[in-house]
Amino acid sequence: MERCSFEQGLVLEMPGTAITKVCFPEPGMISVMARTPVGVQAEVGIIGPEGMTGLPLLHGLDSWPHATIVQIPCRALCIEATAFRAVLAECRPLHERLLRYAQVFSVQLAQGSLCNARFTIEQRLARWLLMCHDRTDREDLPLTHELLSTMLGVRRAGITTALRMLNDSGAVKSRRGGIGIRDRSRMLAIAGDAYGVPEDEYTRVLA
Amino acid sequence: MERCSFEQGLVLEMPGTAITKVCFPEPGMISVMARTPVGVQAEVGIIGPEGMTGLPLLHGLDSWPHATIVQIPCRALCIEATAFRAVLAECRPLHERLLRYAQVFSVQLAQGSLCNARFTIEQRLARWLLMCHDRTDREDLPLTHELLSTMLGVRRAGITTALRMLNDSGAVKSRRGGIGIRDRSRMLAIAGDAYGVPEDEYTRVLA
DNA sequence: ACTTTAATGTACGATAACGTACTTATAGGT
DNA sequence: ACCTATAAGTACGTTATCGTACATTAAAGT
Repeated sequence: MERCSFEQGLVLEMPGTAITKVCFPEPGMISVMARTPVGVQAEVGIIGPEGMTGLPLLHGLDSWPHATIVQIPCRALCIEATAFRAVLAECRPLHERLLRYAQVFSVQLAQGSLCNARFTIEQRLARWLLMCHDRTDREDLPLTHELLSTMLGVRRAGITTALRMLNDSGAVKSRRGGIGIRDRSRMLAIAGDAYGVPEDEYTRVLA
Repeated sequence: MERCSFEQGLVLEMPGTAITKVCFPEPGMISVMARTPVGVQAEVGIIGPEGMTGLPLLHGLDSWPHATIVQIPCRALCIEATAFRAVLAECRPLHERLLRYAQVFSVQLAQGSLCNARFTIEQRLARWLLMCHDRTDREDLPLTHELLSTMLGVRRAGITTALRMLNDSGAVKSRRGGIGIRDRSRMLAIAGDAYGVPEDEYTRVLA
């Protein structure tokens, strides 16, 4: 496996395009975006050091209709798709462990769906920042409101407003182009039930 | 495998509880519900004759944090979890095929998430009814507004209103406790981009 | 036929989020 | 030190959806 460096914005996977590389990120964040044929899009999943890109390969497929994009720059251990397939076939325990991760990811998708249906932008933003915080080792997450708005599928102005509330409550400290989690317990309180289920599933299944 | 009959409301799987039975439905519909510890809930996935319950078993696990509930009565071919695990271990091609279905399901989760973030209740309802229609052989789907409201995670009154619009446009005909798709192409037009991606993925991967 | 219950229709003020536009501030290059 | 581009703050009218409540209707049992 080769160690790579990924900049923000790098596209690792494209809808309907064969995946050539599987990556196991070090601290940082990669996001999975769903979109419709017409281009309506939103982030549906987050991948960090707890997981991997190239999930379709675990299911015996070489693509899916999502895009995978680096959100917070990170290094990663990468392996060619063909080599990865070979390893999977040889090492059953590895395949089994990674399949367990696939379930954790799918629980994350499901809970994200629930959040989009039932929670406010502020709660969803808190959830998102917490998940991001879990996966990086930075003080400051390099994120613009614009970026967050595409992730959550809401207006840019909506992010500004929600973020100001998080700021006022002392949960985060946001600078231009960056956000720092200040008080994690307060964030947890704000996110409430929106955060936690996939995390518990991860612990149950992989720890 | 044993053929079973499932009534509406039957709970096949409960959050965090070991799954004892895997079911391959005949025409009808089973839904997967996500919920938070506090009880906020919504449907995140739909299972019909194209798929199966007991997805965690495919990933080497015996439970997940979702509930699986029969929505439209159906028959199904069922097999004990232990027997199913044995078959999976013996028959690699079967496991591989079912894993491909697991990916289709997970694409469905992702698109559902996107829909909840970006589409109106009317569109989401149209999508849901279409997906339901795909999986049953009935003229009339036995669904109350109350039920639909828990599925979509919206007000019961919101369903009534959205449904009246579908009615007025001639897309559906709704009776007390039942809804019939009248004009599928009109439904497709209303659902727009909300419907289709997981269906295409199914075709690509399993047909 | 009458009663009961569940399902549906409808209303109304409140709130969350939208689309859009314009202003202000900050970082980075010259 | 000054420009300039990008990021962020803010405003305003509009729309979707909410919470809640109440009235109406259809099926099901006696």
